[in-house]
Amino acid sequence: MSEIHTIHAAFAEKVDAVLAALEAEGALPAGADRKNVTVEPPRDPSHGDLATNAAMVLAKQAKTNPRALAELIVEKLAADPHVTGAEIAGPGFINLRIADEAWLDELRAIAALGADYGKSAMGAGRTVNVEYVSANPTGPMHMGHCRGAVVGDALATLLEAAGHKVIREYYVNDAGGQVDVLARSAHLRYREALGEDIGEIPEGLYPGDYLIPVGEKLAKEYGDAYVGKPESEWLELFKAQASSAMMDMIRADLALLGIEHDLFSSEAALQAAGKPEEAEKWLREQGLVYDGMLEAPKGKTPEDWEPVELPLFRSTQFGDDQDRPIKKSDGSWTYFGADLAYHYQKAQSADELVDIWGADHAGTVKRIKAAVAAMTGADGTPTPFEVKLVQMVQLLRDGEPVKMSKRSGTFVTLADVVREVGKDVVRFTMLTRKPEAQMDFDFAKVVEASKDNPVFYVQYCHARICSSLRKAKDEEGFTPSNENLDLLGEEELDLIKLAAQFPRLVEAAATAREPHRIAFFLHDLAAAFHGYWNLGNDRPEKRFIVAQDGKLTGARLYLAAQIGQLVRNGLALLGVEAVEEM
RNA sequence: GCGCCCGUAGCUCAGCUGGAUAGAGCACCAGACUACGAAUCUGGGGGUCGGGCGUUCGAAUCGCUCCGGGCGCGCCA
Repeated sequence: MSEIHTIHAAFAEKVDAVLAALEAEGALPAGADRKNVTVEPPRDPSHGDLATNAAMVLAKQAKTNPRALAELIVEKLAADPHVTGAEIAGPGFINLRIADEAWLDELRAIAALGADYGKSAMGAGRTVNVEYVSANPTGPMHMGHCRGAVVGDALATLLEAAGHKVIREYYVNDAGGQVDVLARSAHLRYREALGEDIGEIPEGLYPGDYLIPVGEKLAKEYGDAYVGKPESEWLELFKAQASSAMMDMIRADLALLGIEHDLFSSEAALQAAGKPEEAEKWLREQGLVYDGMLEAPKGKTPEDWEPVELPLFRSTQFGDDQDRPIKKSDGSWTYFGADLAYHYQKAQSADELVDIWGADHAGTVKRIKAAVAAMTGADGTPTPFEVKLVQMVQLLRDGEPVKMSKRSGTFVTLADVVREVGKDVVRFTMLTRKPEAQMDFDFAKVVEASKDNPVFYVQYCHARICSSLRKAKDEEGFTPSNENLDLLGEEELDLIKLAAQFPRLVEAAATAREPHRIAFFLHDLAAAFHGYWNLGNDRPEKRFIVAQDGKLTGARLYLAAQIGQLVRNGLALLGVEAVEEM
């Protein structure tokens, strides 16, 4: 990471240094808790460039009133040559005005750092495992998987930008009953490929056409060796072959969205390696797994309900409303039982774990969090683990819900949608909503090139910048220059001040695990740029290219180039193309 | 019956982990192209932040409670 200090970080440190000095002087109690002290731009820019709540937060600890404490802080801050104004306002805010030169330095920092501007060392030395998508290997990706895929991928990129080492992981559920169904469905297609008339696909098997090539491949490879043979002879083989084929398909679908995982972990392999047994042993020693009876489900009791003794995990100790079985009565592992072991394994190679799950799995969050806390806390400190729930996406076409049915095979595939509206639109749209809120995805609105569509708005900003840089160079011979930045005026500085928020935004978004904040920032930045651009409509002297004034033009182009760089950096975090022409 | 998520302008949504007078886009109204790219911009109307109580210097944000919507509540995955 570079030595260049971005302006927000620099001032946060300056405020901190002042507080430390006050502590040394005895004006603040030793070891005062400064956690809640913030230094950030005030919502209303007329208040100044930066504001800190330090006096309000610390007044109580200092046993004084906020304004009195604020005066002590202001006195020290005002001595800084970059501070041109320091005022106490309202209940005890300290509003700072920063010298123009400091902002111009920030512009130079963007140029110097280029694609690295906005990156942070916040997470240095920490490895985060982000598990996302993890769709069952039983068919192509459909739109239900899309949001989690995009959110997880953008989050992974964001965490990397914030300095973490990131492992992008996909958990392949290739061990459960649905993979048996897949294998039987593939077997049917295999017989079909060998010339048999299989008729209608029976209820309970996957009807999708995507299994036809799988059957053909199996037929080519094994001939009729498994026709008319008992399931026990071919089930394992067909499971492995079919799920591997499905994973190839899924990888191809993800590639359409620009998503590539570092690691695919197989549930079947995990079980074959005896990991769940190890986990069970450990948990039994801790008294967290015991053999017991499940209570009958609350609400409607299933007709075939019978009490059976099973190994249960004490998730009630962690706020779950029922202890959960880790094995089925036939002795095989439940999904949860294997998932425990899987998370334990993940925790061995990462300092923090993040899972991105669909909201339909919300009911299982408590038990897995409990299990991870118990298993990884052997040394006293559990591996930090959080589950981000991504809410459902309602697909609409002209305002009408698109019907999806797995049974009939009429679900909307991710590949179809990407083909129809494009990767950038899909990704950006999925990131313009916080993930825990439900969203609609309307084809009609989303392909509309402009109105209602922030992707094009942001990309247009970038294209405009590229266009003016090209034009300036080709037609007038002007290129960006930082030699006369003092010619930039108030409007230009406002743009820089907004841009300068990017580094702290990246850190905040990474901390909150909220990549959508980047998307909203880019929209704001584009709006500010477009607004500035249009000043030139009425006032030609505010244009980027002022033919009579090479110095001013050079400075303006420099500004434009750095805004363009920033847009590229932001879009890169989202995995969206920064186009140069539209 | 229980758990999780959501409720902010007519519509779709932000709101920087508790800050100052709650913001965008769409829609509506009025304006700006002989023009560095108008896929843009400027101005205007529009709000009891679902309701109530509480926590404190300060609440859209935190807690409790009710109302409304969504997703789940199996030895499924």
